[in-house]
Formats: sequence, C-alpha cells, structure tokens
Amino acid sequence: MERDRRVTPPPAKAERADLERRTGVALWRQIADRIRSEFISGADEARLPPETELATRFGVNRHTVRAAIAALVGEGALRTEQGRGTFIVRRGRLAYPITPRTRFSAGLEGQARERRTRMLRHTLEAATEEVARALALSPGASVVRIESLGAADGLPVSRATSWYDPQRFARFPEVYARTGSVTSALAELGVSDYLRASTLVEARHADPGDIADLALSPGAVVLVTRALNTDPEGAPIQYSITRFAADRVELRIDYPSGS
Amino acid sequence: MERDRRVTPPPAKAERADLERRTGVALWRQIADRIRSEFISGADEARLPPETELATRFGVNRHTVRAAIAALVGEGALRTEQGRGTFIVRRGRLAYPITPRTRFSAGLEGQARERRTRMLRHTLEAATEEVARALALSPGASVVRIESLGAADGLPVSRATSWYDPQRFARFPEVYARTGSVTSALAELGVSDYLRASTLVEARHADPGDIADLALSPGAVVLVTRALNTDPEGAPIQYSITRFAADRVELRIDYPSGS
DNA sequence: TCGAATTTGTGCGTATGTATG
DNA sequence: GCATACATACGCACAAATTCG
Repeated sequence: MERDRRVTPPPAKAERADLERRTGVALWRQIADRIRSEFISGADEARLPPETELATRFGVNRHTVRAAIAALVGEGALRTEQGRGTFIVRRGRLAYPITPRTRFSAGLEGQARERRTRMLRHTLEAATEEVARALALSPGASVVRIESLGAADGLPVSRATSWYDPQRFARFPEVYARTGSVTSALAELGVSDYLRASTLVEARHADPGDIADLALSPGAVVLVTRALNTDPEGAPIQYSITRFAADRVELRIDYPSGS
Repeated sequence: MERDRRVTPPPAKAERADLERRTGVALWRQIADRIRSEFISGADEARLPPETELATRFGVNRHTVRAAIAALVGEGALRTEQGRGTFIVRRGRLAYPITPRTRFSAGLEGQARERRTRMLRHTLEAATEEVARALALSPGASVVRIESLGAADGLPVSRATSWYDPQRFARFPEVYARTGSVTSALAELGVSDYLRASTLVEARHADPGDIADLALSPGAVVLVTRALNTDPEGAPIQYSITRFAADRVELRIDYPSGS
C-alpha cells in the first residue's frame, strides 16, 4: 500500500522560526550548525550576537543557545569571554584542487606551509567488487591496501584508503613509508607519471573512524572522493577513497579554458 | 557525588563501540543514517537483517532500532511486513556529472525517466562581492537572481541560486520560466553554447531552506557547488550556487585523458 | 571611583524526549 | 506496554566580568 508520499512540497513547516523538533537532532545541535554556516563560514562580523539575541532569533531558551555555543567552542570555532562576548575564531578553508594531475602536497602548496601524508597501516586483502572493477582485476584478487592521513600545518585534513595491484606494486608500502610521498614512491617503482582518470564526490556524516583520525566532533560532515589514477597509457595504478574534513577543505575543479 | 545535570553537555566521548552519545543526535537517528548508508545505499541485500540482530550489531536496544526503522519507513526508504521482515525500497543514488559541458537534464539522462528544473523565484538585486567577482562586475552592481529546483522522477535533488548580468540577460527569467531549460533559454538569448569554467565543491549540514525545498530531515548533509559558466570566448554568463541532497546525489568528475 | 547597562557563567526545578530492560 | 534513568529544553534568578558615561 502506497502511503501519502508527497515529495515536492515540504511536510508542513514548523510555525516556530525554523528549527524542527522531535526529529532526533537536538535543538542545540541544529543551532550550532546554523551558527557555523550563518556566522562563521560566510561572515563579516568578528563577534557573535549576544546569547539573548540569538535565543530570541532562534526562538529558544538562552540555555539552548549556550549549549550550541559550548559545542562550537569545543571544536575551536568560537571563543567566549565573560562580560565581553563570543568571538569567531577565523580559520580559512583549504581549496584542494581536483585536476588530471592531482597531487596532495603540490595541490596545497601556497595554502599551508607544511604539507605531508603519513602511512598509518597497510595490509594485503581480497579486493571488493568496487576495487576490483576500478583496478581491472577479478573480484577477490589480492590487493595492497594502504591507510594514510594527510595533514597541513599539523592539522589533519584528509584520510585516505588506497589500493594497488601487488603484481606491480608489492613493494609500494615499504617505499611509501620511506619517502612519505606517493609520487616519489611510484617514480621509484617505475611510474614516472600518473593521471587522475575519474573522481566521484559524495558527502556524509563523519563516522567514528573519521572522528578519531581527523579530530572531528560528532555530527561533523566529511567530503568523500573515490578516485582512479592511471598511468599515461590508461592502465590503472591506484584506486582510493579519501575523506576530507568538510569544515577545513573544499574541492576545486578547474577546466582549462578552451576545453 | 552530585549528578551532572547541566544543560551544556557537548564535549563528551563515546564509550560504546561505534555510536556516539551525548552528541545532540539521537541514537535512533544515527542508526537510521547508518542503515541508509550501509544497507540501502551500497547494498546487495534486498532485505534488512532482523531487528534483534541489528540491535546486537549496533549495541543498542531493539526499541531503538525500531525507532530508526520507523523513521526510514517514513521517508520511504524501507518497508516492513509483519512476520516477514523489513525490506529495502531501492532507489539508487544519482551520479551528477561535472564536466566542461555540465547540463542538468542531459547529465541525468539514463538515470531518471523524468528530469526537470523549475524556477521558484527571481529578483533583481545588488551583487555581493563573490557574485561580482565571478561575473566580472563591480560589487553592488545590479544582477538577476534566480532560485530554481531540480527534480528527477518527481524527487527534488538540487536547489540552485544563479546570477546573470542584466545588461545581457534581463529577459532570462521570463524565457526560462517559459522553456523550463537554462540551455534553451540561453540559446534564445543568443548564447548557443556555454562551458563550465570552474566548480568549487563543499559539504555542510542542510539549512532550513534546504530542508524545506529538498524535503530533507534536519541534520541531513548537502553537497554545495559554486560554478561559473562562460561562453566559448570565456566571457562569464552565469554564476550559480547549487545544493544537492547528499543522500540522493553524488558528483562525478571525469577526465577524458586517455580517450 | 561609582554605578548602570551589557554580556557571559551558574544553579535549580520541571516537563518532555530518548534509551534501556 | 510498563518502569526507570539519563538527555534535552524551558523558565527564572542571580553571580561575575566588562564597558561606558
């Protein structure tokens, strides 16, 4: 039996300002999210309006606004001073370029003094269907799996899982651990150049692993890319899934004019 | 020991396996999100595991799992049958291609039977710094602003705000409203072709406008693109900010490198 | 130096929502 | 469905720090 599933019009709005109750998301968290996007992300003001004013504006109790502010202070986005006010801690977002020649460190050059990736773990495992298809292997084939963390100026920005064909790259983990650079490691293994063939971008809530490795707070948002790198002849080299902290990074896709 | 009953809770860690408590996001909603991503989005199974098994896996009470399932049934992602089980209502995620020739309807061809965009509102307003820079106008210059909604098979998937230079496109809203297609409208106004010069991708929580127009639930995630379209000579035509429902759409960036 | 106004910090009682068994 | 415990949200009151005339 098909139920009334109206998709187009929103299910009757709350008469109260804007926030939705009884949705499983606490008001203080909804307010924290709105303060982030309305005052912190796009903002001109260095100071947040007083708590009483925010409470009126959002139609909630001052305690509730305070809970939201406390959460944002906890993640370092705001700073409060008794008697003076609540101030915005400004931290620019990195623009990570997605191009046919995407490279971590080179891509963030000029945006952070120090950029590096670090290998956390590596194993040999059976390829999932997704990985096998990307690397043109048969499902269940053995693949090298690498977990790494990308940081800019000491702040973690990305968390990647990547896979390589061991037939060609069995020594990759060892070389990568030594050089600390995917590009150098691949060069040493005979791949002088590689190109980004395709990138899929999605977004979701941070899972517990993201929260731990990227030092996020629960409820945070991550950008997820699934990328295939090939050699100049088009043979697959590496497939990777990378999670970026969405409040620290945005992705930039440029097309050289003329196409 | 006095119990901690303060309203200001946030910075607290998880003790239980995976789900985070005290985060302002109810367990049943976190579980609903995980069922969506683990069983509904990427899945092979048509049937959800039994409630008791899910309860064990997530380390929560069966009541809590039932609340999550009830929410997903409410949004049409699951269907329960007494005595038989809980079944997944399959609706794949759309892959929205970002290319030098990005077009809404053509891009989703083959993925949805019916694709269309609809203009919600249009006004003349003063350009913000961001819009002015993109369209190569001076800040504060008058610009045409258009709000539109993109839908596939009746389900809203994107919500766009776009700006045009009124010197060249004063009649755009009228023509667009009539044709229902940006490409046709531009063609009628003398722009036979246009190219995507750059795209910036970010992700954030849905704001109340997103929740209303895209029929999302609070706490949902949206993908945001900021795009500049130019004519083949490189002169700016349109600047737009588009919000995609992240659980219905992913972005695909292809580079035809080898071909 | 003083006080008044403004703003953040704290406490308590109560009602409702969420999660467990 | 019931009983219990904790989390969330509200309302009210007052304390502490800062600003300003």
